[in-house]
Amino acid sequence: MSSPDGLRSDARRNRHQVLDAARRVVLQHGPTVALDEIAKEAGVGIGTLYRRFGDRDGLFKALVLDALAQAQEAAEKADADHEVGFDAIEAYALAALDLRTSALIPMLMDRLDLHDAELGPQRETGAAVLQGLIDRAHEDGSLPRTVTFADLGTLLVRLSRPLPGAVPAEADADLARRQLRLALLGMRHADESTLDRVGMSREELSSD
Amino acid sequence: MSSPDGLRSDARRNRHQVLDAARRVVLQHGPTVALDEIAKEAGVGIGTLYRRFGDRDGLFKALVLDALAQAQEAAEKADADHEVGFDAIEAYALAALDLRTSALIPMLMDRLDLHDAELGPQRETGAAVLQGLIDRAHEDGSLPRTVTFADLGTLLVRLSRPLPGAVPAEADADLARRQLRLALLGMRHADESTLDRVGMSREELSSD
DNA sequence: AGGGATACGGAGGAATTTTCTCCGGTTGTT
DNA sequence: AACAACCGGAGAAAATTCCTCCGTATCCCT
Repeated sequence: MSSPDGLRSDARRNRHQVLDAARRVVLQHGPTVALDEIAKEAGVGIGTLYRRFGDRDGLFKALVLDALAQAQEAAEKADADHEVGFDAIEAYALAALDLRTSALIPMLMDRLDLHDAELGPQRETGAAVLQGLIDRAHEDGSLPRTVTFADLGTLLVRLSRPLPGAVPAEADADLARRQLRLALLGMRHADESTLDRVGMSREELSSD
Repeated sequence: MSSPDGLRSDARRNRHQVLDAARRVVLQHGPTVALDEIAKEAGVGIGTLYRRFGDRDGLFKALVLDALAQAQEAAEKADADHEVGFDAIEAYALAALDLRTSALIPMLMDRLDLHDAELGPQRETGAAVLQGLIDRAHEDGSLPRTVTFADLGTLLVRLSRPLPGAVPAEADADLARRQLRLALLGMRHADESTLDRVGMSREELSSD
Protein backbone atom coordinates (compact mmCIF):
# COMPACT_ATOMS: atom_id res chain seq x y z
CA MET A 1 0.00 0.00 0.00
CA SER A 2 2.46 2.63 -1.18
CA SER A 3 -0.30 4.99 -2.32
CA PRO A 4 -2.26 7.57 -0.40
CA ASP A 5 -5.66 6.29 -1.46
CA GLY A 6 -4.93 2.83 -0.13
CA LEU A 7 -5.76 1.16 -3.43
CA ARG A 8 -3.76 -1.49 -5.13
CA SER A 9 -2.31 -0.37 -8.46
CA ASP A 10 -4.69 -2.41 -10.59
CA ALA A 11 -7.64 -1.14 -8.60
CA ARG A 12 -6.59 2.45 -9.11
CA ARG A 13 -6.14 1.95 -12.82
CA ASN A 14 -9.56 0.37 -13.13
CA ARG A 15 -11.10 3.18 -11.15
CA HIS A 16 -9.83 5.71 -13.63
CA GLN A 17 -10.90 3.64 -16.59
CA VAL A 18 -14.41 3.42 -15.21
CA LEU A 19 -14.59 7.14 -14.59
CA ASP A 20 -13.38 7.90 -18.10
CA ALA A 21 -15.75 5.43 -19.66
CA ALA A 22 -18.62 6.78 -17.58
CA ARG A 23 -17.96 10.28 -18.84
CA ARG A 24 -18.07 9.20 -22.47
CA VAL A 25 -21.04 6.91 -22.11
CA VAL A 26 -23.14 9.25 -19.97
CA LEU A 27 -22.53 12.13 -22.34
CA GLN A 28 -23.62 9.96 -25.21
CA HIS A 29 -26.57 8.11 -23.67
CA GLY A 30 -27.67 10.08 -20.64
CA PRO A 31 -27.89 9.30 -16.94
CA THR A 32 -30.13 6.25 -17.31
CA VAL A 33 -27.70 4.16 -19.28
CA ALA A 34 -27.21 0.61 -17.97
CA LEU A 35 -24.18 0.34 -15.74
CA ASP A 36 -23.10 -2.76 -17.66
CA GLU A 37 -22.62 -0.49 -20.62
CA ILE A 38 -20.17 1.63 -18.69
CA ALA A 39 -18.31 -1.40 -17.38
CA LYS A 40 -18.01 -2.80 -20.87
CA GLU A 41 -16.74 0.49 -22.28
CA ALA A 42 -14.20 0.59 -19.46
CA GLY A 43 -13.07 -2.93 -20.25
CA VAL A 44 -13.88 -4.04 -16.74
CA GLY A 45 -16.27 -6.50 -15.10
CA ILE A 46 -19.52 -5.19 -13.71
CA GLY A 47 -18.48 -6.43 -10.27
CA THR A 48 -15.51 -4.10 -10.30
CA LEU A 49 -17.72 -1.12 -10.91
CA TYR A 50 -20.03 -1.94 -8.01
CA ARG A 51 -17.15 -2.78 -5.70
CA ARG A 52 -15.52 0.58 -6.31
CA PHE A 53 -18.48 2.94 -6.39
CA GLY A 54 -21.25 1.22 -4.46
CA ASP A 55 -24.12 2.20 -6.70
CA ARG A 56 -25.15 4.48 -9.53
CA ASP A 57 -25.27 7.60 -7.42
CA GLY A 58 -21.89 6.86 -5.92
CA LEU A 59 -20.39 6.57 -9.37
CA PHE A 60 -22.01 9.77 -10.54
CA LYS A 61 -20.87 11.70 -7.53
CA ALA A 62 -17.27 10.59 -8.06
CA LEU A 63 -17.61 11.44 -11.72
CA VAL A 64 -18.80 14.96 -11.09
CA LEU A 65 -16.23 15.64 -8.39
CA ASP A 66 -13.51 14.51 -10.76
CA ALA A 67 -14.82 16.63 -13.62
CA LEU A 68 -15.28 19.71 -11.47
CA ALA A 69 -11.75 19.53 -10.17
CA GLN A 70 -10.33 19.38 -13.68
CA ALA A 71 -12.49 22.25 -14.87
CA GLN A 72 -11.52 24.43 -11.98
CA GLU A 73 -7.86 23.82 -12.61
CA ALA A 74 -8.32 24.82 -16.25
CA ALA A 75 -10.16 27.97 -15.25
CA GLU A 76 -7.47 29.06 -12.84
CA LYS A 77 -4.78 28.49 -15.41
CA ALA A 78 -6.68 30.47 -18.02
CA ASP A 79 -7.20 33.28 -15.54
CA ALA A 80 -3.52 33.47 -14.69
CA ASP A 81 -2.21 33.13 -18.24
CA HIS A 82 -4.09 35.97 -19.91
CA GLU A 83 -3.96 39.71 -19.46
CA VAL A 84 -7.11 40.50 -21.43
CA GLY A 85 -10.37 39.19 -19.99
CA PHE A 86 -11.71 37.93 -23.29
CA ASP A 87 -8.56 35.94 -23.97
CA ALA A 88 -8.88 34.20 -20.62
CA ILE A 89 -12.45 33.25 -21.47
CA GLU A 90 -11.38 31.91 -24.82
CA ALA A 91 -8.63 29.80 -23.28
CA TYR A 92 -10.96 28.45 -20.62
CA ALA A 93 -13.69 27.68 -23.11
CA LEU A 94 -11.39 25.65 -25.33
CA ALA A 95 -10.13 23.68 -22.35
CA ALA A 96 -13.65 23.11 -21.00
CA LEU A 97 -14.70 21.81 -24.39
CA ASP A 98 -12.12 19.05 -24.16
CA LEU A 99 -13.24 18.10 -20.67
CA ARG A 100 -16.93 18.31 -21.50
CA THR A 101 -17.68 19.05 -17.89
CA SER A 102 -20.23 21.69 -18.80
CA ALA A 103 -22.57 19.15 -20.31
CA LEU A 104 -21.93 16.42 -17.80
CA ILE A 105 -23.14 18.25 -14.75
CA PRO A 106 -26.58 19.36 -15.92
CA MET A 107 -27.13 15.90 -17.39
CA LEU A 108 -26.64 14.38 -13.98
CA MET A 109 -28.37 17.18 -12.14
CA ASP A 110 -31.54 15.41 -11.13
CA ARG A 111 -29.69 12.38 -9.79
CA LEU A 112 -27.29 14.46 -7.75
CA ASP A 113 -27.71 15.66 -4.22
CA LEU A 114 -26.71 19.30 -4.44
CA HIS A 115 -26.72 19.63 -0.68
CA ASP A 116 -24.05 16.99 -0.39
CA ALA A 117 -21.21 18.21 1.79
CA GLU A 118 -18.62 17.78 -0.96
CA LEU A 119 -20.66 18.35 -4.07
CA GLY A 120 -22.40 21.59 -3.13
CA PRO A 121 -19.37 23.74 -2.40
CA GLN A 122 -17.29 22.32 -5.23
CA ARG A 123 -20.02 23.08 -7.70
CA GLU A 124 -20.52 26.56 -6.32
CA THR A 125 -16.84 27.30 -6.67
CA GLY A 126 -16.76 25.93 -10.20
CA ALA A 127 -19.48 28.29 -11.37
CA ALA A 128 -17.98 31.23 -9.48
CA VAL A 129 -14.71 30.95 -11.37
CA LEU A 130 -16.37 31.32 -14.75
CA GLN A 131 -18.43 34.19 -13.38
CA GLY A 132 -15.15 35.80 -12.31
CA LEU A 133 -13.69 35.50 -15.79
CA ILE A 134 -16.78 37.08 -17.29
CA ASP A 135 -16.78 39.95 -14.79
CA ARG A 136 -13.19 40.72 -15.62
CA ALA A 137 -13.90 40.73 -19.36
CA HIS A 138 -16.89 43.01 -18.83
CA GLU A 139 -14.82 45.39 -16.80
CA ASP A 140 -11.88 45.67 -19.16
CA GLY A 141 -14.29 46.13 -22.05
CA SER A 142 -13.23 43.05 -24.00
CA LEU A 143 -16.69 41.46 -23.74
CA PRO A 144 -19.94 43.34 -24.35
CA ARG A 145 -22.15 43.51 -21.28
CA THR A 146 -25.07 42.06 -23.21
CA VAL A 147 -23.25 38.73 -23.25
CA THR A 148 -23.74 37.03 -19.89
CA PHE A 149 -23.05 33.93 -17.83
CA ALA A 150 -26.06 32.12 -19.22
CA ASP A 151 -24.95 32.79 -22.80
CA LEU A 152 -21.47 31.46 -22.30
CA GLY A 153 -22.35 28.68 -19.89
CA THR A 154 -25.09 27.16 -21.98
CA LEU A 155 -23.09 27.58 -25.15
CA LEU A 156 -20.45 25.39 -23.56
CA VAL A 157 -23.12 22.92 -22.54
CA ARG A 158 -24.39 22.65 -26.08
CA LEU A 159 -20.98 22.37 -27.66
CA SER A 160 -19.79 19.83 -25.09
CA ARG A 161 -22.50 17.30 -25.81
CA PRO A 162 -21.53 14.78 -28.44
CA LEU A 163 -23.57 15.09 -31.61
CA PRO A 164 -26.37 12.54 -31.80
CA GLY A 165 -25.93 9.74 -34.32
CA ALA A 166 -22.76 7.97 -35.27
CA VAL A 167 -20.31 10.85 -35.58
CA PRO A 168 -16.65 9.95 -34.98
CA ALA A 169 -15.33 11.61 -31.82
CA GLU A 170 -12.59 13.33 -33.78
CA ALA A 171 -14.93 15.01 -36.25
CA ASP A 172 -17.27 15.96 -33.42
CA ALA A 173 -14.53 17.65 -31.41
CA ASP A 174 -13.22 19.45 -34.47
CA LEU A 175 -16.64 20.83 -35.35
CA ALA A 176 -17.25 21.90 -31.77
CA ARG A 177 -14.01 23.88 -31.72
CA ARG A 178 -14.88 25.62 -34.97
CA GLN A 179 -18.30 26.51 -33.67
CA LEU A 180 -16.85 27.81 -30.45
CA ARG A 181 -14.46 30.06 -32.37
CA LEU A 182 -17.27 31.40 -34.49
CA ALA A 183 -19.51 32.10 -31.52
CA LEU A 184 -16.71 33.78 -29.60
CA LEU A 185 -15.96 35.96 -32.59
CA GLY A 186 -19.62 36.86 -32.63
CA MET A 187 -19.61 37.64 -28.93
CA ARG A 188 -16.63 39.89 -29.23
CA HIS A 189 -18.39 41.99 -31.85
CA ALA A 190 -21.96 41.74 -30.65
CA ASP A 191 -23.81 45.03 -30.58
CA GLU A 192 -27.46 45.89 -30.04
CA SER A 193 -28.38 44.76 -33.54
CA THR A 194 -27.23 41.21 -32.70
CA LEU A 195 -28.48 40.97 -29.14
CA ASP A 196 -31.26 43.38 -28.39
CA ARG A 197 -31.03 42.97 -24.62
CA VAL A 198 -28.83 41.77 -21.78
CA GLY A 199 -28.78 38.00 -21.29
CA MET A 200 -29.63 36.01 -18.20
CA SER A 201 -27.50 36.06 -15.09
CA ARG A 202 -26.36 33.01 -13.20
CA GLU A 203 -29.27 33.23 -10.79
CA GLU A 204 -31.90 33.64 -13.48
CA LEU A 205 -30.60 30.60 -15.29
CA SER A 206 -30.81 28.19 -12.39
CA SER A 207 -34.00 29.35 -10.72
CA ASP A 208 -36.42 30.55 -13.32
CA MET B 1 -65.58 10.56 -43.64
CA SER B 2 -65.20 14.06 -45.05
CA SER B 3 -61.42 14.03 -44.78
CA PRO B 4 -58.84 12.80 -47.26
CA ASP B 5 -56.95 10.70 -44.72
CA GLY B 6 -60.05 8.75 -43.78
CA LEU B 7 -59.66 9.51 -40.09
CA ARG B 8 -62.35 10.60 -37.75
CA SER B 9 -61.82 14.09 -36.34
CA ASP B 10 -60.86 12.93 -32.86
CA ALA B 11 -58.45 10.42 -34.33
CA ARG B 12 -56.75 13.07 -36.41
CA ARG B 13 -56.43 15.41 -33.45
CA ASN B 14 -54.91 12.66 -31.35
CA ARG B 15 -52.52 11.77 -34.10
CA HIS B 16 -51.14 15.29 -34.13
CA GLN B 17 -50.92 15.43 -30.38
CA VAL B 18 -48.92 12.23 -30.33
CA LEU B 19 -46.55 13.47 -33.02
CA ASP B 20 -46.01 16.74 -31.18
CA ALA B 21 -45.47 15.02 -27.87
CA ALA B 22 -43.10 12.54 -29.47
CA ARG B 23 -41.00 15.36 -30.85
CA ARG B 24 -40.63 16.99 -27.46
CA VAL B 25 -40.05 13.80 -25.53
CA VAL B 26 -37.63 12.24 -27.99
CA LEU B 27 -35.58 15.42 -28.16
CA GLN B 28 -35.40 15.46 -24.39
CA HIS B 29 -34.86 11.77 -23.64
CA GLY B 30 -33.64 10.14 -26.81
CA PRO B 31 -34.99 7.38 -29.04
CA THR B 32 -35.25 4.77 -26.30
CA VAL B 33 -37.89 6.46 -24.14
CA ALA B 34 -40.80 4.33 -23.10
CA LEU B 35 -43.72 4.82 -25.44
CA ASP B 36 -45.98 5.24 -22.41
CA GLU B 37 -44.08 8.43 -21.71
CA ILE B 38 -44.99 9.81 -25.11
CA ALA B 39 -48.61 8.80 -24.73
CA LYS B 40 -48.80 10.48 -21.35
CA GLU B 41 -47.24 13.68 -22.64
CA ALA B 42 -49.74 13.64 -25.49
CA GLY B 43 -52.61 13.17 -23.06
CA VAL B 44 -53.67 10.01 -24.81
CA GLY B 45 -53.97 6.34 -23.91
CA ILE B 46 -51.15 4.00 -24.87
CA GLY B 47 -53.58 2.00 -26.96
CA THR B 48 -54.23 4.99 -29.16
CA LEU B 49 -50.57 5.35 -29.92
CA TYR B 50 -50.22 1.72 -30.97
CA ARG B 51 -53.44 1.75 -32.95
CA ARG B 52 -52.30 4.74 -34.97
CA PHE B 53 -48.64 3.99 -35.55
CA GLY B 54 -48.25 0.25 -35.19
CA ASP B 55 -44.97 0.24 -33.35
CA ARG B 56 -42.01 2.37 -32.35
CA ASP B 57 -40.50 2.46 -35.81
CA GLY B 58 -43.81 3.37 -37.36
CA LEU B 59 -44.14 6.30 -35.00
CA PHE B 60 -40.62 7.46 -35.66
CA LYS B 61 -41.01 7.25 -39.37
CA ALA B 62 -44.16 9.37 -39.26
CA LEU B 63 -42.41 11.78 -36.94
CA VAL B 64 -39.47 12.28 -39.27
CA LEU B 65 -41.62 12.58 -42.36
CA ASP B 66 -43.65 15.25 -40.63
CA ALA B 67 -40.60 17.16 -39.44
CA LEU B 68 -38.87 16.97 -42.81
CA ALA B 69 -41.88 18.37 -44.61
CA GLN B 70 -42.06 21.34 -42.26
CA ALA B 71 -38.34 22.03 -42.55
CA GLN B 72 -38.43 21.90 -46.30
CA GLU B 73 -41.29 24.33 -46.43
CA ALA B 74 -39.34 26.73 -44.21
CA ALA B 75 -36.26 26.40 -46.39
CA GLU B 76 -38.14 27.17 -49.56
CA LYS B 77 -39.76 30.20 -48.02
CA ALA B 78 -36.41 31.50 -46.77
CA ASP B 79 -34.92 30.95 -50.20
CA ALA B 80 -37.67 32.87 -51.92
CA ASP B 81 -37.87 35.72 -49.42
CA HIS B 82 -34.26 36.86 -49.42
CA GLU B 83 -32.08 38.39 -52.08
CA VAL B 84 -28.77 37.96 -50.26
CA GLY B 85 -27.65 34.37 -49.64
CA PHE B 86 -26.62 34.96 -46.07
CA ASP B 87 -29.98 36.46 -45.18
CA ALA B 88 -31.75 33.41 -46.53
CA ILE B 89 -29.56 31.20 -44.37
CA GLU B 90 -30.31 33.29 -41.33
CA ALA B 91 -34.04 33.14 -41.93
CA TYR B 92 -33.95 29.40 -42.46
CA ALA B 93 -31.80 28.80 -39.40
CA LEU B 94 -34.17 30.67 -37.11
CA ALA B 95 -37.13 28.75 -38.49
CA ALA B 96 -35.33 25.43 -38.21
CA LEU B 97 -34.50 26.19 -34.60
CA ASP B 98 -38.18 26.40 -33.78
CA LEU B 99 -38.92 23.14 -35.50
CA ARG B 100 -35.90 21.38 -34.04
CA THR B 101 -35.85 19.04 -36.99
CA SER B 102 -32.09 19.19 -37.24
CA ALA B 103 -31.62 17.43 -33.93
CA LEU B 104 -34.49 15.03 -34.31
CA ILE B 105 -33.26 13.25 -37.39
CA PRO B 106 -29.77 12.28 -36.27
CA MET B 107 -31.18 11.20 -32.92
CA LEU B 108 -33.43 8.72 -34.67
CA MET B 109 -30.88 7.80 -37.29
CA ASP B 110 -30.00 4.32 -36.13
CA ARG B 111 -33.63 3.28 -35.77
CA LEU B 112 -34.58 4.54 -39.21
CA ASP B 113 -34.46 2.67 -42.46
CA LEU B 114 -32.79 5.14 -44.77
CA HIS B 115 -33.57 3.00 -47.79
CA ASP B 116 -37.24 3.30 -47.10
CA ALA B 117 -39.12 4.38 -50.21
CA GLU B 118 -40.51 7.51 -48.57
CA LEU B 119 -37.84 8.37 -46.07
CA GLY B 120 -34.76 8.19 -48.28
CA PRO B 121 -35.79 10.69 -50.96
CA GLN B 122 -37.43 13.10 -48.50
CA ARG B 123 -34.29 13.19 -46.41
CA GLU B 124 -32.10 13.65 -49.44
CA THR B 125 -34.18 16.58 -50.60
CA GLY B 126 -34.16 18.15 -47.17
CA ALA B 127 -30.39 18.20 -47.00
CA ALA B 128 -30.09 19.39 -50.58
CA VAL B 129 -32.13 22.50 -49.88
CA LEU B 130 -29.78 23.67 -47.13
CA GLN B 131 -26.85 22.86 -49.37
CA GLY B 132 -28.44 25.04 -52.02
CA LEU B 133 -28.76 27.97 -49.65
CA ILE B 134 -25.13 27.63 -48.67
CA ASP B 135 -23.95 27.45 -52.27
CA ARG B 136 -25.82 30.61 -53.08
CA ALA B 137 -24.30 32.44 -50.11
CA HIS B 138 -20.84 31.27 -51.12
CA GLU B 139 -21.34 32.47 -54.65
CA ASP B 140 -22.64 35.91 -53.83
CA GLY B 141 -19.84 36.36 -51.32
CA SER B 142 -22.05 36.79 -48.27
CA LEU B 143 -20.67 33.68 -46.55
CA PRO B 144 -16.95 32.84 -46.40
CA ARG B 145 -16.07 29.62 -48.18
CA THR B 146 -14.38 28.25 -45.10
CA VAL B 147 -17.81 27.89 -43.51
CA THR B 148 -19.46 24.74 -44.85
CA PHE B 149 -22.47 22.49 -44.69
CA ALA B 150 -21.10 20.58 -41.73
CA ASP B 151 -20.52 23.77 -39.77
CA LEU B 152 -24.01 25.09 -40.26
CA GLY B 153 -25.78 21.76 -40.12
CA THR B 154 -24.24 20.57 -36.90
CA LEU B 155 -24.56 23.99 -35.33
CA LEU B 156 -28.27 23.69 -35.88
CA VAL B 157 -28.22 20.20 -34.42
CA ARG B 158 -26.53 21.42 -31.28
CA LEU B 159 -28.75 24.45 -30.84
CA SER B 160 -31.91 22.46 -31.53
CA ARG B 161 -31.38 19.97 -28.72
CA PRO B 162 -32.98 21.03 -25.48
CA LEU B 163 -30.49 21.81 -22.76
CA PRO B 164 -30.05 18.93 -20.31
CA GLY B 165 -31.48 19.45 -16.84
CA ALA B 166 -34.64 21.24 -15.88
CA VAL B 167 -34.49 24.35 -18.07
CA PRO B 168 -37.86 25.89 -18.96
CA ALA B 169 -38.58 25.58 -22.67
CA GLU B 170 -38.95 29.33 -23.00
CA ALA B 171 -35.52 30.13 -21.56
CA ASP B 172 -33.98 27.35 -23.62
CA ALA B 173 -35.40 28.67 -26.87
CA ASP B 174 -34.38 32.21 -26.04
CA LEU B 175 -30.80 31.20 -25.32
CA ALA B 176 -30.63 29.12 -28.47
CA ARG B 177 -31.71 32.07 -30.59
CA ARG B 178 -29.11 34.32 -28.99
CA GLN B 179 -26.42 31.74 -29.59
CA LEU B 180 -27.49 31.31 -33.17
CA ARG B 181 -27.27 35.07 -33.75
CA LEU B 182 -23.82 35.18 -32.24
CA ALA B 183 -22.55 32.26 -34.28
CA LEU B 184 -23.99 33.67 -37.49
CA LEU B 185 -22.35 37.00 -36.79
CA GLY B 186 -19.12 35.09 -36.34
CA MET B 187 -19.63 33.19 -39.58
CA ARG B 188 -20.24 36.34 -41.53
CA HIS B 189 -16.95 37.79 -40.40
CA ALA B 190 -14.84 34.65 -40.18
CA ASP B 191 -11.41 34.94 -41.74
CA GLU B 192 -8.40 32.66 -41.70
CA SER B 193 -7.53 33.68 -38.15
CA THR B 194 -10.86 32.28 -36.92
CA LEU B 195 -11.05 29.18 -39.10
CA ASP B 196 -7.71 28.07 -40.40
CA ARG B 197 -9.15 25.74 -43.01
CA VAL B 198 -12.25 24.83 -44.99
CA GLY B 199 -14.82 22.81 -43.06
CA MET B 200 -16.31 19.45 -43.92
CA SER B 201 -18.65 18.93 -46.83
CA ARG B 202 -21.94 17.09 -46.67
CA GLU B 203 -20.32 13.87 -47.85
CA GLU B 204 -17.47 14.02 -45.40
CA LEU B 205 -19.86 14.54 -42.54
CA SER B 206 -22.03 11.52 -43.15
CA SER B 207 -19.46 8.97 -44.25
CA ASP B 208 -16.24 9.62 -42.41
C1' DA C 1 -82.21 11.84 -33.15
C1' DG C 2 -80.82 7.21 -33.85
C1' DG C 3 -77.73 3.73 -35.12
C1' DG C 4 -73.66 1.85 -36.82
C1' DA C 5 -68.93 2.42 -37.41
C1' DT C 6 -64.87 4.13 -35.62
C1' DA C 7 -61.99 5.28 -31.88
C1' DC C 8 -60.77 5.56 -26.97
C1' DG C 9 -58.35 4.33 -22.41
C1' DG C 10 -55.75 1.60 -19.71
C1' DA C 11 -55.50 -3.00 -17.06
C1' DG C 12 -52.47 -6.53 -16.91
C1' DG C 13 -49.77 -10.71 -18.53
C1' DA C 14 -45.65 -11.57 -21.33
C1' DA C 15 -41.21 -10.28 -22.62
C1' DT C 16 -37.20 -7.77 -22.02
C1' DT C 17 -33.83 -5.23 -19.48
C1' DT C 18 -31.30 -3.94 -15.39
C1' DT C 19 -29.57 -4.56 -10.96
C1' DC C 20 -26.30 -6.29 -7.86
C1' DT C 21 -24.54 -10.21 -5.09
C1' DC C 22 -21.43 -13.95 -4.68
C1' DC C 23 -17.54 -16.83 -5.19
C1' DG C 24 -13.82 -19.44 -7.64
C1' DG C 25 -9.81 -17.75 -9.63
C1' DT C 26 -6.09 -14.08 -10.45
C1' DT C 27 -2.83 -10.42 -9.41
C1' DG C 28 -0.16 -7.32 -6.62
C1' DT C 29 2.63 -6.59 -2.46
C1' DT C 30 5.80 -7.54 1.17
C1' DA D 1 6.01 -17.80 -0.96
C1' DA D 2 2.09 -16.38 1.36
C1' DC D 3 -1.47 -13.45 2.19
C1' DA D 4 -4.55 -9.86 1.16
C1' DA D 5 -6.73 -7.37 -2.20
C1' DC D 6 -8.89 -7.53 -6.37
C1' DC D 7 -11.03 -9.45 -10.55
C1' DG D 8 -14.79 -11.17 -13.86
C1' DG D 9 -19.13 -12.43 -14.90
C1' DA D 10 -23.00 -15.97 -14.10
C1' DG D 11 -27.49 -15.73 -12.79
C1' DA D 12 -31.50 -14.95 -9.53
C1' DA D 13 -34.39 -11.16 -8.30
C1' DA D 14 -36.39 -6.79 -9.34
C1' DA D 15 -37.84 -3.32 -12.35
C1' DT D 16 -39.28 -1.70 -16.58
C1' DT D 17 -41.44 -1.88 -21.01
C1' DC D 18 -44.23 -3.81 -24.49
C1' DC D 19 -48.55 -4.38 -26.58
C1' DT D 20 -53.05 -6.81 -26.88
C1' DC D 21 -57.81 -6.84 -25.75
C1' DC D 22 -62.34 -5.36 -24.70
C1' DG D 23 -65.95 -2.62 -22.42
C1' DT D 24 -67.14 2.17 -23.13
C1' DA D 25 -67.30 6.65 -25.51
C1' DT D 26 -67.47 9.62 -29.51
C1' DC D 27 -68.27 10.83 -34.12
C1' DC D 28 -70.74 11.00 -38.48
C1' DC D 29 -74.29 10.10 -41.67
C1' DT D 30 -79.04 9.84 -42.76
